[in-house]
Amino acid sequence: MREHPCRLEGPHHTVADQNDALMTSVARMYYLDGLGQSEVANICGVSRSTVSRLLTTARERGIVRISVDEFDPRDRDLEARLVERFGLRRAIVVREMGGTPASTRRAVGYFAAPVLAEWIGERRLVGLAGGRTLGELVHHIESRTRGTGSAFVQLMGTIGSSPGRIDASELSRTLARRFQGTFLTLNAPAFAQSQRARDLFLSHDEIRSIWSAFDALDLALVGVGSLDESAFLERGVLTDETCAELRAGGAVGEICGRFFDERGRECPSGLRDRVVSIGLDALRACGDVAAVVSGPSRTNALRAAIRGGIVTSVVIDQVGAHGLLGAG
Amino acid sequence: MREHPCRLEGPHHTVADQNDALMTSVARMYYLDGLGQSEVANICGVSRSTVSRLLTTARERGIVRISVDEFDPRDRDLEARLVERFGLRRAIVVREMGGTPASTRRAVGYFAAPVLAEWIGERRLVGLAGGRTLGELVHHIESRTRGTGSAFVQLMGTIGSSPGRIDASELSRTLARRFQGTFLTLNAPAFAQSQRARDLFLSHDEIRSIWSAFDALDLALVGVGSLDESAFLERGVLTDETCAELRAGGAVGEICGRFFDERGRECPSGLRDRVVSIGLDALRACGDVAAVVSGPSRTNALRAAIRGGIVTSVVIDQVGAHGLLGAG
DNA sequence: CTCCAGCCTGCACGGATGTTCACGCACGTT
DNA sequence: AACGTGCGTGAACATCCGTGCAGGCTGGAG
Repeated sequence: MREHPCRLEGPHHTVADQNDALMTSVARMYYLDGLGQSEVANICGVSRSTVSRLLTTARERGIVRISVDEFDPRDRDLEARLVERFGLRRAIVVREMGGTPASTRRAVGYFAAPVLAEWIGERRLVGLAGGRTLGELVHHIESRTRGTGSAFVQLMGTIGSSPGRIDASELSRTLARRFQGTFLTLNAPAFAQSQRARDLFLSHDEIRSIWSAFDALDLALVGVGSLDESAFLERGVLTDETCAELRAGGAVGEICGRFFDERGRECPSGLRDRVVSIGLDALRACGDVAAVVSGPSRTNALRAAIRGGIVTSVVIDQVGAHGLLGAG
Repeated sequence: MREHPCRLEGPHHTVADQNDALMTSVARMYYLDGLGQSEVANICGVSRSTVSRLLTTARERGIVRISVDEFDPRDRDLEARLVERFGLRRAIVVREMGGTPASTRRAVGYFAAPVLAEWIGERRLVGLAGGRTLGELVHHIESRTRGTGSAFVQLMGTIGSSPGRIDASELSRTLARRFQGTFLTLNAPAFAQSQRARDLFLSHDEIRSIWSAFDALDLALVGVGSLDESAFLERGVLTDETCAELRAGGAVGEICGRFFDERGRECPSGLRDRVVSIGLDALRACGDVAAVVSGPSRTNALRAAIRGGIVTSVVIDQVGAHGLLGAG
């Protein structure tokens, strides 16, 4: 323990030389015999740090192999049923593991991310809305080493003066960085103060160019809001008053700040004339709109969006998928 | 993160129910995807503690499998050569991994321990001397769940007034506990003050009974000391004066406090008449004496002990084995 | 022979992990 | 129906592990 002075060999090519033998025996002691790294270090006469590093390289070189039973986080059966029932292009259903709404969002994001990355693939122009589940999804998409030259455009303006982490702008920016692609910003508030102000925004050249981009979308990723549990309510954009007005007009859901009824038709309201975002018809025209949703409360809204032809693909959790299929 | 209040299911059979699916996906995220346990916990909606426990049971149940390249810590070739050259019953040569003397001792102890446990097996009566390497060996022997009824007797008295961790008494006691066997103590100092005092000890009934046990030994485990580097010197038992006297008498090594020359004959000295330990002839009569040695400095002593018929098996490190074979 | 560059090592720190404790719910019992 | 028992959970603690940093040896070039 304190006999370091009397090492038998020079300290600087002791370990490197008999690398494999040492690495293997260290790995066996640690992984198979269950010794701690300190104990292994004592037995081998090296520092604990070195043991840690040896273990790392042993894993890298395949001296240590770790395997885990297969597990498919997606429910292929439900996916097929969704596709068939609603005529969807694609569906991802993430298995439920019985946690909180927040953990469900994270699970959907985590397991759907690699598939989404494939979907995005080589698309030239991808549009993004905001939302918590969509945020988790983007958050879990791996950075690419080689860019594909894709462009990412935000489909709606920013809510409030300080953009939150799940606003369309942040998500598009992040995704563009991960893919080493271009970020097209929609530099406007999600809701203007008045219709006049909204029209003023829309007349700006910068913003007009974004609007023309909306017509060229290859893929759109959107969240779906409900009136009951809306991020707009939380952020104070949607007043109880407007909410009641929308309900009266038959609104059941919202996409990109635009509320729609059971058949996917946009509902008139004070907000409708002030919103700065892609129109529902533009989304329909896109032809490839994926809704990223989690939680049981969005069922009606999502079903309406699908029936109304706005949404053509879904990314959803198991409970949500059951909800969609259950009544309707 | 702070949405705990709104869990969808009762907290008490959420996880246990879908055990396998959850365990598998947790294990995959942790081991294959390289997530931290906290991240996994967030995604799955359970606490980090639970993730840790799930991982443990996943390993236990074989959902996670870890394999490491084969590695034989023993040098079978050297073992065979030792057996042939010296006519040994058995030999264990532990591969060197180039550490300190202390780490070599630990390595010998660690890797030889399971084999030693086999050697001990069902023997009725096993004798133990003291020593650092032997201490490491004993230290690394696993506790048995079922006792074999073996008895363990210390082959020499205790050095000093407070028994160190590597004295014969401690080692025998520990080993007896590990094997759930009996411990026969030799309640005397290793070196009496005088020959008269020694004879007095030997005449005690308790000690005489130990002596008769010496004649019934099935196996003896001993260390081998040298004059240059002796634990006795460190502990002040062996004075420089006596040491010189021993050298003059041809002593090259020591076992159980008894010094012997190149042919294994015990050398006379002031210590010889005061030592309370098994005699070399009794060891020879035992017929199964294993020397547990590490380090390069014991070569001559060990060779003499083997040649002199005291030692019939060896447990040694690679360098020591080379030393034995090298010159002689 | 001397200098320099590169690499490997051990130390120290911060974060990650394993474990113990006390609580709360569910089930079996009275 | 109420209580007692048992299990699984989460929070706090102690430990363990991974990583940035500085020092020293080695090997090659001048």
